[in-house]
Amino acid sequence: MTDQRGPGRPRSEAARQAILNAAMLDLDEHGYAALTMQGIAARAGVGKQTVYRWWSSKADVVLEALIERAEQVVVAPDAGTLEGDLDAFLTATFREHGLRRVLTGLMAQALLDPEFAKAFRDRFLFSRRAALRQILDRAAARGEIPADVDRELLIDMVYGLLWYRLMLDHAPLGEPVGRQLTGLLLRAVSAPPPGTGAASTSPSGPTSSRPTSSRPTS
Amino acid sequence: MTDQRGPGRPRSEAARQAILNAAMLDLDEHGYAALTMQGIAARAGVGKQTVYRWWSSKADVVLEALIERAEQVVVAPDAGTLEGDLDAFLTATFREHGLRRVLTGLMAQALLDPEFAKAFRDRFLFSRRAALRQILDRAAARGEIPADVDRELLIDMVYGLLWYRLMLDHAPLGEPVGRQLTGLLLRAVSAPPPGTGAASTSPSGPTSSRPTSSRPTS
Amino acid sequence: MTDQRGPGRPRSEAARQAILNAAMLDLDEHGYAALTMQGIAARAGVGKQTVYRWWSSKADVVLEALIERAEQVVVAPDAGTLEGDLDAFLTATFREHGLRRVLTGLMAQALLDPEFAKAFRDRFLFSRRAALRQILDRAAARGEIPADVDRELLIDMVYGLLWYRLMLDHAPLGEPVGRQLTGLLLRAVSAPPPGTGAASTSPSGPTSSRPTSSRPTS
Amino acid sequence: MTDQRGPGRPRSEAARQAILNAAMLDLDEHGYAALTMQGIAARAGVGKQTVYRWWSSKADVVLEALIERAEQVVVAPDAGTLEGDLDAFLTATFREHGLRRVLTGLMAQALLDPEFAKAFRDRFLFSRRAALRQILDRAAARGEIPADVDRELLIDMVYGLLWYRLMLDHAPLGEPVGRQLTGLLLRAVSAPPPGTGAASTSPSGPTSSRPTSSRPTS
DNA sequence: GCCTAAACGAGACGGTACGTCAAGTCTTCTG
DNA sequence: CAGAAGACTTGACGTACCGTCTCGTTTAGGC
Repeated sequence: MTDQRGPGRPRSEAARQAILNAAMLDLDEHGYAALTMQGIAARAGVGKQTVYRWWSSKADVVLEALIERAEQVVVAPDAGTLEGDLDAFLTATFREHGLRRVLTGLMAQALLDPEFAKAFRDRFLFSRRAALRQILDRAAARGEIPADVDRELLIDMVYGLLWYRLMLDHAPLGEPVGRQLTGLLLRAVSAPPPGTGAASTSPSGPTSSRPTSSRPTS
Repeated sequence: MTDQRGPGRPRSEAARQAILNAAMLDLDEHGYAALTMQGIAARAGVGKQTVYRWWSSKADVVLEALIERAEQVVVAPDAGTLEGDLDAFLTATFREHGLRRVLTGLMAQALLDPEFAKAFRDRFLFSRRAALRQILDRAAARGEIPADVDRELLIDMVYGLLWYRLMLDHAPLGEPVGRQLTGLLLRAVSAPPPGTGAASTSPSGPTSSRPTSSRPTS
Repeated sequence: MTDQRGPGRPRSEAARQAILNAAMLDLDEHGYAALTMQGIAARAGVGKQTVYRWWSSKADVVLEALIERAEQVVVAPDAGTLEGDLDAFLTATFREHGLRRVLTGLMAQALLDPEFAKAFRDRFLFSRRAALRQILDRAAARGEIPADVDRELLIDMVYGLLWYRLMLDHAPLGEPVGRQLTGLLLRAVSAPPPGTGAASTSPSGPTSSRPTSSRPTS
Repeated sequence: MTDQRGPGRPRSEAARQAILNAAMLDLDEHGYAALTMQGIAARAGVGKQTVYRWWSSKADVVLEALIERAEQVVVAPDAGTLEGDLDAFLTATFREHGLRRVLTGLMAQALLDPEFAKAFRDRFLFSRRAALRQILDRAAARGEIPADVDRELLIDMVYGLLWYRLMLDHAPLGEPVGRQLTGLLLRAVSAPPPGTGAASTSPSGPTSSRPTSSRPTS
């Protein structure tokens, strides 16, 4: 529980910070694709081996830098109502944060390297989902969300939208979007099924024609 | 305007097909990250220059192969009701298609290379959105969707969910998900605002406490 | 001139032996080229600094190990006749000794590093020459070798042969070779000049055609 | 049997020469130990890969450069007498040639790398021995050398002396040494056994005391 | 019985060169 | 003249040791 320093030269915190910093600066200036381990080491004024000793790829360096810099607690606000919580959380989440380059770079890496994908999910993505899940769980406990609503699906829709716009950069992100989304979600989970009954949210869905001939992909 | 064959040896369609094919095979066997221009050329039994003459990166090759192979028309079903159309489209869209490797590889490339990102959006992604937009527009014309609903947001939520699960691979994709989504969206667009009025979907949002202290990111 | 032990922890003889030993073992197992200071330290169970504190290169370590292990006195036998002395000395010298790897490794180092070359000559090579020189000097004093014979040349021929075969490993080394060499040398130093007179050993040499056009190298 | 040029870009002779040249220059200026593949490539204005494509180590480069530059035919002079041939050959061989750095560097490499040692022996060293062997064989055919003299031993003594002095650099090399050596060898092969009989050159050697206690090494 | 001082183990540090890989360009020959 | 073959320059990759440096620990005198 203590420092637990054994023998040997202790790790240099200065070097560590220099590396994380150099990585972030290079990334901001030239983008993730142009980032290299050599470049990071050079800019940090550090031996290449010192980078490789602690991280095995540029993605690892950037992930650690991101986590350390974005290390504000992800709190789940508790306003007592689903509407209040959702609005607070989503407007905060969708606020522009200038981390697009970092995030999309890491996602690209995750898509290319399954090993890193796991680390990215576990150390970053999933920890963000927890707060939203907590909000929805509380609302469900209060009866604000029907029990048959798939809350994981809701979470994925929120983060799906966020990431989709982050990646494509074709439409705005920001507080207004968060607020819009709040409204949409509230109606989706609270309203009675539109037409006849509750059938359409059941796994069987509408029995109407399912045209297998149309095959839109992605 | 068609053939337009000038002087010189015509382009070899055989080589073109061999290249696209070799790319897809290598991609299936070893993944997008391991794909190389050298490898494609070698496997296609073609000089490297022949690949570079027509495509400028492995992403371009794969994108063309994808478009050519997935070149079924993305039809917008027209069942006459929003529910029918949505269900048909979404179940078809979310059907598993085994193209995850191709799609995530291309997305990774798009995230790393803005130039390619543009091509990817224009030649692939946006053409898929058109069908869904058509469905929603028709429903709006019929009055099934209130005019103040941001239909682009709906589209992004659908494709956001799809891509998010494609990329993270942490939750299922498939027809049932498409059906669930149909239900959720129908309620979201058709229901009256949950509580008092329509206020919450307005850009102003709830006036209640907006806790600036909580700063969830992404 | 004494122990001269000041304050401070005394040098660990155990560590010294462990290092020399580890060096010899690694050298036997993997050869001189694969020997590294880190490897020696690791195998000896010793900090790298402890090796560097006392030796400045792997060659120094090995040289010291060699000297310490081959520290039998190099006696110049005194049988009273050149033939007896030479035979005794050369058969002993050419006896196979399994130190080829050590010796050739050190020689390689000496060829690459002039600094080490000096140490190698002074601390090892030249001390071996002394015994042979003593034998030849005694024989010269007894008149068994003409005064005009360059005894340094003889010594170099003996050790040259030894090292040449050590290094090239293309022809045998061993007692029989030593004995052959004895015979050859005896005849070379005792016989009257072959043809006309003693001229050919003089610095002027044969006056016959010296074809400067033929230029064999090494 | 000649050009045998298939398709593909032909090897650049300019690059080849630039590399060999750069290697020799660097070697002359900073010595073999300081020579590196990167340095050669840089100095030759050539990619590292171009060096590695054709040679697998700096030793290979230098060996080829040496062979190409020292590619004068090693002629065995034929003066009709052993004395004439030997004198011509040895004075030529021992003439100073300023290749000491190259030769000792290559020898060092050969001592460290058995693979290279083979190439060095076969492509360089042994081709030099052939001329001397021819001289000795002719003399033997003429009866100038007794049949029981081990001519390989004589060759090794000559080259042993040469290399020993090349490596240790403690005594002169040059024409006078070649001439001295001629005299010495002539007497060694032509003279009758010094003392009583021919016994001492037989493989059994003198039966007198063989002092196993004295163990000079190398 | 502390105090000073050096050697010890451990191991992180800034570097250099390694040998490999793929990129994208060029040069030649073949069909 | 398109296409194959393949040599070219370039530059990042990840590895191995280098020799130096800081640690905390150990082992001796010296006061």
